[in-house]
Amino acid sequence: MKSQPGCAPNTVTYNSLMDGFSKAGKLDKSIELFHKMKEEGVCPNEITLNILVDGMCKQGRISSALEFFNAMKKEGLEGNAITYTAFISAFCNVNNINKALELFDEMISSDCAPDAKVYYALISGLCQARRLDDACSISEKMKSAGFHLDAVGYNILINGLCKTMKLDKVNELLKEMEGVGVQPDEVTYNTLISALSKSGHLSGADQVMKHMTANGIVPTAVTYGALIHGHCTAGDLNEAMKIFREMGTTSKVPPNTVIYNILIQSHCEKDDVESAISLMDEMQEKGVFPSIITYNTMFKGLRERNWLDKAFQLMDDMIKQACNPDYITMEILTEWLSAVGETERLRRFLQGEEVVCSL
DNA sequence: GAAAACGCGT
Repeated sequence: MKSQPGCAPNTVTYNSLMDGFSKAGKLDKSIELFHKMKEEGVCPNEITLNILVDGMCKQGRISSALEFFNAMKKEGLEGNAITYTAFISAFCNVNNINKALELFDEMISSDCAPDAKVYYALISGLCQARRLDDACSISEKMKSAGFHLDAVGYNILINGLCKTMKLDKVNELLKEMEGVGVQPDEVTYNTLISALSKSGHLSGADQVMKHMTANGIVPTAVTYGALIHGHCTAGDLNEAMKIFREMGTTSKVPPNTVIYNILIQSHCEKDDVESAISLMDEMQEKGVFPSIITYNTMFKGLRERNWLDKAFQLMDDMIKQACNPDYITMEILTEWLSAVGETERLRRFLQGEEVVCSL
């Protein structure tokens, strides 16, 4: 391109390349290109700024991003709602909600008009941090600014309110949705069913499921998972298994990994590790892949029984299936296997070697 | 012509 007359790369060229490199995880390359464009006299614009700020924020380099933002301000590049969205999401993700709120205020006071996306980023962060009063007040501000919440926005708030047991407010929002013509969707119903199930209101959960079907929304594995989990929590494993068997046959919704995990956990907690093992065999026969959570749940159950040979077998399965241990696996196995003098096998496991044959 | 956001089950 550079060798062609009249074809010199411009700001758009550089921006496209920089965004590509950032998204491919090569932020350094992207920053290098930024310096190169300046050397060549190609002017960075607001989009250049946002590409780099977003890239840095997503790599967890928030303070570098802030430094860069401030440096650009001095050169006359102000930043817009997109810039602030990147910062607000990043700070929410590291649980620094106050900094996110601070930036939101800074945006308003610097006469930068917020758009719907920046509101959503903040509302989601506040809900995640269980600051529901703040989340609701931001959503009110959003509405007074002329935006209306979509179903996803309502779902975020409803979920947060369910988790903090502000159920009056949940009803209020459901009525509001109806009033403004935003239809509850699958996630709305699943959220309600999950909340009711978890708090032991199983008949309420059933009712919501009837409403859901009546409104033409087909229950999915998530819906059944919420119900099954509720019955497990209530200690009624029989009913949970009944729903589990019916979902696959009557409703034709095949159980997935999460549902098997819920049931495996519940059986382990009832000290019925044998049934947990059969469930795990069953899932594999049906082509449902165990996840790291399946393995961790099994290891916890097996440890209670000090059932070492089965654990070694599962460790080998993990290696074969390329299912990587996480910090929870490490915690369980390190504690258990050191206590029984099997650290050599743990070492082999972490090296990705099979452990059963090394008896 | 190039940039951003939000939800349910283990």
